[in-house]
Amino acid sequence: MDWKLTDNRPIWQQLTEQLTLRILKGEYPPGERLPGVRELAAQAGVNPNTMQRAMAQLETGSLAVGSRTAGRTVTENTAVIEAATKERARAAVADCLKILSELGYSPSDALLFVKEELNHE
Amino acid sequence: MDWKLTDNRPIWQQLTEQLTLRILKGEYPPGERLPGVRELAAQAGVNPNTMQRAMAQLETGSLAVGSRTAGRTVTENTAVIEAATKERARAAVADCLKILSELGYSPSDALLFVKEELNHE
DNA sequence: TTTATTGTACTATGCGAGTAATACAATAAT
DNA sequence: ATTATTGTATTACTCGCATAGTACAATAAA
Repeated sequence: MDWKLTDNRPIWQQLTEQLTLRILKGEYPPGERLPGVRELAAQAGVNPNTMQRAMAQLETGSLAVGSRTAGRTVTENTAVIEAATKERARAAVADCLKILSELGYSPSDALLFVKEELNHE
Repeated sequence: MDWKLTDNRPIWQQLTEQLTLRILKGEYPPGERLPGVRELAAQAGVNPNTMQRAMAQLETGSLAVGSRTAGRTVTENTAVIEAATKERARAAVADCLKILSELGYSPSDALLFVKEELNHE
């Protein structure tokens, strides 16, 4: 998996989201050391300052801890990771249902839409 | 319904989306004249230039037609409106399922999530 | 102790979004 | 024909994001 910087949203936000996703999926396992700011910046093709800002957000969300000179490590608290995963999923479903509701679709319509979309894959 | 400019995304995009939503919901019925650029800008609390950019997008999407001096009117082609509505709903569901998939949830998990979220409302 | 690596801080620059003020063009209303 | 209203265009300004380059602080490794 590589880095996708497509949106017109701030790059550091997109980087934080994708770093978070990697942690949630276990691509960066609990307790494991994360690549350094400079290395990840090189991978993603962005400025180290931008990646720095993105990675600092991981600590705000308690998904990583940073010791001054030994780099950052993914949290060993798997409960935090699981909770973040469920919350992200819940938010995605809620957003979708909100849009459908705005468009005038009933909850039962929503279920039909989901089933229909599933069949297309 | 008033205007929500919360995101950090370009304001004109958010305005276009909300104008579109009003047309899809019938708040601005087919064939009806839309308020002028200056008036809508005042309502939303944005610069007329920004609203101008947003409303021009409606014509790109064939949801409105603009005659030079008589303002813009909502398209009378209800098929276009219906198609836009279905497409918007489909995209919302697809986005949601994509996120759930990224998090490692199976399609059946996705359905459960939706049903669960529906019960919370 | 020395060195290299790590996170962090700082300043400067370019670019695009949004704002602001104004002017112009076209035409429906009078 | 005149006037007011409409969409459109132009210019200048401010601000935040991203980049670039450099420097500093702390500490694990040698």
